[in-house]
Amino acid sequence: MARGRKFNSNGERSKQILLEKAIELFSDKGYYQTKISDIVKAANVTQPTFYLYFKSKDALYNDLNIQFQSGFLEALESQSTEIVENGLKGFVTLLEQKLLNLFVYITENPKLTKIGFIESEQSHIVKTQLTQQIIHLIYLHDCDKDLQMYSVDMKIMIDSLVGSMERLIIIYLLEQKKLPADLANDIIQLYFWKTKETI
Amino acid sequence: MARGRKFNSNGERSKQILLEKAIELFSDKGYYQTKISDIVKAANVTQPTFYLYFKSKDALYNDLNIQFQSGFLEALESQSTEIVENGLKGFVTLLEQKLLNLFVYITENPKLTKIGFIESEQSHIVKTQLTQQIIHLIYLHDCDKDLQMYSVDMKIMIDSLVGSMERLIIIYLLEQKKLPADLANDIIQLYFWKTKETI
Amino acid sequence: MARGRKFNSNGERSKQILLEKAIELFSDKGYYQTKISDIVKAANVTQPTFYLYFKSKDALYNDLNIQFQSGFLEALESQSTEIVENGLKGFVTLLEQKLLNLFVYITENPKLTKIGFIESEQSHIVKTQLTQQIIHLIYLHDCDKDLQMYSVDMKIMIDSLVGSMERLIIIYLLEQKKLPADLANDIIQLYFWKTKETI
Amino acid sequence: MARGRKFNSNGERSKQILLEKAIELFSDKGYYQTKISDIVKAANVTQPTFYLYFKSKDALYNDLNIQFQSGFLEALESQSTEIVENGLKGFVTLLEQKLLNLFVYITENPKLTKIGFIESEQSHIVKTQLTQQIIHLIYLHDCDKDLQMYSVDMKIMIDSLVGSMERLIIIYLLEQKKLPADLANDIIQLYFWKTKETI
DNA sequence: AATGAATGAGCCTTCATTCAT
DNA sequence: GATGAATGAAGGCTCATTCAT
Repeated sequence: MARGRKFNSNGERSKQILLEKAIELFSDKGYYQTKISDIVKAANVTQPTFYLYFKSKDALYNDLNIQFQSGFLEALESQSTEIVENGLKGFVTLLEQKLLNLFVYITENPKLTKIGFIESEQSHIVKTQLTQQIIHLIYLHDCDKDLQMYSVDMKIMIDSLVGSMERLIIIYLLEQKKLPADLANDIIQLYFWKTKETI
Repeated sequence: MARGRKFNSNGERSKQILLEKAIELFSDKGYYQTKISDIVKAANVTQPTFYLYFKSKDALYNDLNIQFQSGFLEALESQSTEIVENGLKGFVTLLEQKLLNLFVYITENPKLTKIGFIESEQSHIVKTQLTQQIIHLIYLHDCDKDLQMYSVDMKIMIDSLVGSMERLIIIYLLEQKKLPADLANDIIQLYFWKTKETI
Repeated sequence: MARGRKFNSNGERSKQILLEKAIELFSDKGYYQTKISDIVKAANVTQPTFYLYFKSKDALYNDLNIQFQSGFLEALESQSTEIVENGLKGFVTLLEQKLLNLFVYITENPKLTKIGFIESEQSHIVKTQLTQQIIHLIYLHDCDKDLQMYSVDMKIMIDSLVGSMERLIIIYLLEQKKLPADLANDIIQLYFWKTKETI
Repeated sequence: MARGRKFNSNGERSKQILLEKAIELFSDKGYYQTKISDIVKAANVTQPTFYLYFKSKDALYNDLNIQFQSGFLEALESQSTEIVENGLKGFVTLLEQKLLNLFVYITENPKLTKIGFIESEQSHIVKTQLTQQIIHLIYLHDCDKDLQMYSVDMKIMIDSLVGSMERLIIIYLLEQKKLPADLANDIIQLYFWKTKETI
């Protein structure tokens, strides 16, 4: 019977809680198995309140993806202030740095990552972009020819790398089984091992 | 008004068409976005006919997963008749053979693979099993120590390999952009490159 | 694939089995919870065979009611060959005889009775008719005034008697807990006790 | 097109109307022939509104049974404040009182009674309980031996009484053909006539 | 006489979304 | 800012019944 604004309520706070619960539920149960009723129940508000802050279920999910993507890109692009060497070594060093940044971000946002990097439709795009960024990096360091010793096409190699990253993220990072730095190092070892050794 | 049997109807055929359309739709649109009404429309039968052959939408999806899994496992286990060498080289040779079989199966069943290896809940289990099988193979060939030169834990290496496989399958095999043999070779090159060269 | 007439099949036999299974199922589970698929499964024939012998589920149910009713009425009307006395005593003696006949029939057809006397829509009519028959009997024996000592309206008394019969049939006859003769006697005792004693 | 809340809508009222219409329809047409669409049509709401207040059709039906049973039991147990005599006379007096209470309740809730006492599966239990309560009453008044003059087993006598009650309720009470007090008196007369007279 | 195969019609239920307060 | 109450639009599934063989 009692309607209207809740005692002690606050708009931004409600939205924040809704977002948090949505991330948790979408991540744990997936988009289709998460009902809006679940989210609002978890956030302890009513359904119309949900629509006060989000246009639709789909829009919210999209928001979360955008949120993930911007964090992800930011982590990827955050320039390390150190001077970057050129050549393969410079590339590998920078890549490890970037992987580290990425993995830190992921470790700090595992549920959001599950949504934006693993489960959502848009995750395909993110992974494609990641691939392209890495390839871009290779060209920037002018070391595409150095990679020919791998005897497979560079594109395939990077696709492979990205696939490998995805799985290792799922198994080790989202489950908190490895530290970001360790995993970044492992991946670099795996893919650029000979490099490190010989140089 | 006209009820009952169609002119040239045949049970097995109807079931077959339903299966094919289901694979196509589940693969293209995903489980939740594929309605039974879509499937039966595509198969040109009515909804009750669907339930003549499948217990429920869920049961059908599960059937498809089982079907994929058994084909997948069969491909993985099909023994090549050649004598298998021991040691790393033997392992790598056999692994390439198995990847080839797998990739042939996948190329022949791209949509089913998308369902059973990429999209479904059960795909996690399949990938875990694949990982374990490869590790098992390593021990069988008694070459786990040979892999220590990779300077990363073997488990991580194989996890990485499986992740890589998944992504390359999506990009190159499901899209028919590469031949099974070529992709198998590429992966072997990527992960066991030094081996090949030095031996 | 093999269609057409079953080896050793026989029309009347199929119909008989269907009837038996239908009685059993309708009686045990009720009209709505008994599916035609249940009946034909129990009878080990296919659904179209059912429609070979019965126009519809409803028609079959109605047939069973008719069958019950005719057996019931026959039992009720079967004239005992003994000469019937007039007056209350004659009435009571005859009523007991009739109850006995009825109860024998019911004991021999418990499942059909459950359908036709307890569960079906038509059972109301049967009970009303039973009531009227008994009242008719009273007038025939010209003993309606004798019953005024009961200090309740005769109609109510007979309604009560019929209700009592129904419940005792359910509890004692359908469950085979009492013999027809015993139950008939009990009921007579209960309702015409004083009579018996004083006359 | 117009969704959302109605002008003068009120939750409790909607639920109440739904309950009333459900009682009416279940009572008139039976469980299986009453569709949820019928109920909501009668209540002038849409189907989802139904599920706002009831978990399922079955759950609602069960609720109605519970509602009937508790009213029924309450009526049966409501202690008359008068001092109760011991012996047969006390028992008969109390029983009549209780029948009266019961019949008043039934007269006030004829449709609910039809559901809970006549049609539903659970009605069997209710009648069994009623029988046991009456038998309990007999023992309480220590007059089981007094009833041996009836020359039939007491259990059968009470079963008969309950059957009689059921039928008389259907014919006279649900159809509003008799007043509660009159029917209670009639039944007492019928079953304990001699008692009344001789004492 | 009997069957394999199929269907029309409908029922229960769920879910995202929206009004009126 | 927030809610109680309600709804449009499906979706999965079942069942009696019928056709062609």
